[in-house]
Amino acid sequence: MENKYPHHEIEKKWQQYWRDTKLMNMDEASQKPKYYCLMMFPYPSAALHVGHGRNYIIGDAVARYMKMKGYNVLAPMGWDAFGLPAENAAIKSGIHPRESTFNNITKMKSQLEEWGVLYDWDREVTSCAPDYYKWTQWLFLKLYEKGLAYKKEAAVNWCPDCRTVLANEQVVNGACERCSAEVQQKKLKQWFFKITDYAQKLLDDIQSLKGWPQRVKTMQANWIGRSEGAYIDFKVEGLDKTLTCFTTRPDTIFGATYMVMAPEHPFIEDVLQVSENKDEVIKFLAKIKGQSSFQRQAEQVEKEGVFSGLYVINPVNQEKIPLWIANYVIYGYGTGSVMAVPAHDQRDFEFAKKYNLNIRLVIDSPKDSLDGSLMKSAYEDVGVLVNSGKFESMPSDKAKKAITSWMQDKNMGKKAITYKLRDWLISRQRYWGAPIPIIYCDKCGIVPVKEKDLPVELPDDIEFKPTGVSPLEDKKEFIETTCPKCGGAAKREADTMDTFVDSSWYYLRYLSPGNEKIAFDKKAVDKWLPVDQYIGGVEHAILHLLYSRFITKVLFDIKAVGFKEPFANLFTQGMIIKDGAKMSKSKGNVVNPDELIKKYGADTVRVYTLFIGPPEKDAEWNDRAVEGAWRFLNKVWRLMYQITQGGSSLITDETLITSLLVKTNEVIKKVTFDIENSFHFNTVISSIMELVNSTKEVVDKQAELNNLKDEVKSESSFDAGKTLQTICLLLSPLAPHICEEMWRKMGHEESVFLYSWPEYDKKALSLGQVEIIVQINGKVRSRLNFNKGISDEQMKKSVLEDEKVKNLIANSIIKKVIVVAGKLINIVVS
RNA sequence: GGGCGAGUGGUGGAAUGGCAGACACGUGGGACUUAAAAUCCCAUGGAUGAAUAAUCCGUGUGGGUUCGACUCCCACCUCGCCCACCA
Repeated sequence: MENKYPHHEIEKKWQQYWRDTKLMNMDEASQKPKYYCLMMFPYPSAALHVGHGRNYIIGDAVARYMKMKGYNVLAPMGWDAFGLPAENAAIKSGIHPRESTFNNITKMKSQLEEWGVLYDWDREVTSCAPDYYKWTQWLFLKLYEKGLAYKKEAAVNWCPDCRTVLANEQVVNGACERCSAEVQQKKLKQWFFKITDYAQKLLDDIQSLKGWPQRVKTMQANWIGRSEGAYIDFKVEGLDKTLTCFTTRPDTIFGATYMVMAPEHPFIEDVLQVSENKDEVIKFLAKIKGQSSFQRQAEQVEKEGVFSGLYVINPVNQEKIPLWIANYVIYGYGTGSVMAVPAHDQRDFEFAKKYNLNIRLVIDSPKDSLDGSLMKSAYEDVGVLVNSGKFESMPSDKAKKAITSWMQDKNMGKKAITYKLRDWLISRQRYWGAPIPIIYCDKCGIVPVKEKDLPVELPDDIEFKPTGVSPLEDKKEFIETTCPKCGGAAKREADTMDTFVDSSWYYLRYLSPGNEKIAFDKKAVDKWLPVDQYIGGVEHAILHLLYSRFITKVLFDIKAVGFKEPFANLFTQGMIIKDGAKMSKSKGNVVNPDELIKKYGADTVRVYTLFIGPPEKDAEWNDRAVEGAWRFLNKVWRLMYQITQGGSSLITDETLITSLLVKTNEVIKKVTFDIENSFHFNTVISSIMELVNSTKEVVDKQAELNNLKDEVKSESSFDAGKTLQTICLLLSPLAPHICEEMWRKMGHEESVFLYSWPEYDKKALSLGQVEIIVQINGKVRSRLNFNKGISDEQMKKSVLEDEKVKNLIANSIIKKVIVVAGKLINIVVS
């Protein structure tokens, strides 16, 4: 008997076998029900650490489990291969992004293999390959045709020293992460996708996502940020101009004592022409410009503003109120100008206090009556209207509607719905991305590349040193082209697409990998989607998932797909923490799986990773605890030898047979439930551990009995080898290599993954005895054993007749007896 | 400031409103061994106690609902994550 299982030999052998037999490849011809198990495809940055591993190990366990449950499983994998890090590395080291990316892919692929994580590699997609980004460009053209792609000016983070555009994550405390120069805002004409057209649909359909975690749905809803209110028009005094503001509190309109607009508001041009206070305004604007939008949004910035010198007229009471410009108003939400009601909005209140602006109470608290001059903070709750003309003493929630429709009638304003969701800026002034398929012609203007001319290929030979423009801009051979319309000289768009565009549709491409005619086959995607189980990190809860939902809805509207939502079920696994921080290379706390696999084998790493805690929660990695998983697998391995070769597999003792049968079936039931219900592999493993422990106990005890008596006479017998097979099947999705090996050693010709998942036997569960807890007034006082299936009445009777229980009750009066079937009896006495 | 989570032994964690601490890690003790590793066995929330007797306390804090609360309700405290001056 071998003491330690030889993981080195076993793992390589079975990985090779699974690869050769294409175990996890989807079968197009199969009649079995489909199961699309999708893991978020990774960015090929560098070597994977055990934190990444959690995602793939969970996914692999699910895929293998579903296969054994009789599904035709599709488990593909690919690479989100465009992006900034590879380009930054190129700037630093001179290695071409293509080279470093494909090196990383090779490395990561072999790591996945070593983990025993199986995919249908025949369907691999790589987003930086021309045969993939051709169709990302095709998607752009489709959005362009539908009027969902448009160009407008937008600010970017600009580092004046590096002369380059920075992503938000490259800006640290308002400074460039590389050279620490202060980041500026620079305006560029950029491409957007009109996701705001789908804001309401994206919000409405959240409720159809039954298999998504509630918190992700809430995050999406908050991100879309619908609010109902009204647009209200204020005439500017002395000018033939109107300023419109958005408010969610039209009930407070009579309390508007000033108006305030964002420093970026275009009306400021007018202000500068006519204002008597224009010097102050200019001074203020200069000061605000010094604060980047990054600074303005970080932390609590002191509210600052300036009087514009102009007044506007409150339409409901013709009151003349001052117009201010302040840093706390965001241009880009609502209309960029706000009616300020200091009595009922905390921000307005603080601002009014600072600049001595009027505070007028218009909503009185129903509890105690308020006084505007004495208030210490704004009253933002509901209440009853005061100082509000004909709406006096109306409840504020009712007044919201009443005032809005009254204003609508009088042409002062109208009902309005706004969203926080902004259009999706997809232009990147970068090289390593899919080129935007657009051509600029002096005669014809903006002309999309013809579909037949796709892909617009990225040139290989590129200078990476930052020059202030997209590296493609300097590449004459790329930029200079001819107009698809008139054939004249024209220029290509030099920007590339946000990598979120690449990842917004990759799950469709898996159904038609390598197809040169179409992006994806409608029949195939309609059969296989929505994805049955999507697994990934919660960090993608908003952007990636929202963009994918948006693109799916657009594709549905152009009849390219027949479903409205891409992912039916979503599982977001928790992060792996080490030394109190998320595992990451920059923090230097990564645990390298290669060494662990070398020492203990992939199955040990898998079992420990799954055992560490509930998969949706963050978990602290503990190197020492890995040993526990290793010991467990060796225990199973030794148990196999004990049963198959020790000659002690036949259980003849009646009690032992019953206890083993009951335990086995209980564990099958629990393991199946925990996987189906919640992917709680941590309790799955602990249950299997219990089964292994009790099987060993039973086998040992039987051996003892056999030693006592020379001849064992028994009516019935049970082969412990059957339980061992069950253990092997239950454990195989989690620790596939060792189970495959044991399965074959037990005499099976075919892979364990071609066998069916065990079903539990209801009859077996009702065998034997059950311990009943006896409580008196809710406190545990005794335990008694009964045969399973005893009636509540009978059990109650026996308990009350029990000597110990009688003594405990003594002279007290029994008021009530509560019986919980198969569990407990509570005797309430006084 | 808003939203979402989470608080249980020395540690990770377990518990459809029904035995709190399963299963592991760690620690202590023992067996085997010349010794070690490996393996196996025992103990392991706290207090009183000679005790494997018995009793009491114990799931962040304070209330409540209930025969019975880690679990449900209310208020609060602490920590984590995401968003953040959204009118």
